[in-house]
Amino acid sequence: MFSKTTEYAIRVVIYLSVNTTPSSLAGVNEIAGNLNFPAAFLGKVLQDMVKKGLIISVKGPGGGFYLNDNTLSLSILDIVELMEGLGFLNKCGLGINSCSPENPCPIHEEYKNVPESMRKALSIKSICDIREDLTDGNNELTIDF
Amino acid sequence: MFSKTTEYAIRVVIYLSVNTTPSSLAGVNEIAGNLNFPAAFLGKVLQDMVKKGLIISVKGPGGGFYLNDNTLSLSILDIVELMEGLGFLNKCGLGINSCSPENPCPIHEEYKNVPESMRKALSIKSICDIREDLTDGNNELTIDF
DNA sequence: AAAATAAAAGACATTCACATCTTTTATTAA
DNA sequence: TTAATAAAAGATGTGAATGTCTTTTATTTT
Ligand code: FES
Ligand code: FES
Repeated sequence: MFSKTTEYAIRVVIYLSVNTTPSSLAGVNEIAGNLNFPAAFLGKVLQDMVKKGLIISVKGPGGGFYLNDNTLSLSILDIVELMEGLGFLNKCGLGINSCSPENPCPIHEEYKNVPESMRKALSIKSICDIREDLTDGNNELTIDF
Repeated sequence: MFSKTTEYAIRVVIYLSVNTTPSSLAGVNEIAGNLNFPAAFLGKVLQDMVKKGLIISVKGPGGGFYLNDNTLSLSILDIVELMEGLGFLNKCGLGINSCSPENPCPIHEEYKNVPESMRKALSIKSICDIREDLTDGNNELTIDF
């Protein structure tokens, strides 16, 4: 659904929310190791995320990355929007570029609730909420973030 | 959401359902022209569709393609399944390869109804139904299929 | 200051979906 | 039976996303 860049960004945000503080950072190699991402490419994504204000970087020995405070209040959808935009919510179900009521494809009506449910699924929780889910441990989440 | 190949296949099926009969065919160039697809590439897709039994080809002068009878009873979802499989219904919303209850990601629960609504949107109508919608003209479909 | 560390930046490589071009084969019409 | 037509098949090209490698810059520790 999303580009690798966006996917990595989402999972990095969640990882950093759980595993770092402004005084306890995570380096590229640690993140790449734990999330099983290609380290060199992840470096690029992290730079991008710094530019976009999602995370903060510290150079030099002991350096690394941690989450920008503001990022905690964002939803996954907000992160997707920052990384690659929300065009995916306007895609026609049959691949015709612009889904619109004026030019409906044969399944336009039936398809309407797909982007709707996507938007909901991606925006109902904040990163903060997700961090709580993961740290509280009173759920069944098992994947390493 | 789908590959170009699958997208082209879907729209070709709809086009042929409306515009051809076993005695009135459509050639690659006609289809490509009307649907605004690259003709040479479409040729490859059409070959694939013939192999998969979706359409029937006739060589030589006056030749071209028409819809296999069986195809009329299929849904869009059936066509997607034939062309590229139904893996997209099992993709995790965060991009982790296998969405499963055993290994739920942080938005696993919220994401559940997304593939559900996709499946419904893509399977509720048969190609036959869609052809009726388009030929009856008692709807507002405006895109050329 | 010098050495070590780690991110930033730039250049380069790979891959795959997508697309094009050319040649071959089958069919029809004259 | 020759010429024309159109699909089938094979070879080749392209671009964007993804991934790697090397050099530079900033920071910290000694
Ligand atoms: S035009 Fe196809 S889903 Fe709206
Ligand atoms: S594991 Fe992510 S949606 Fe199911």
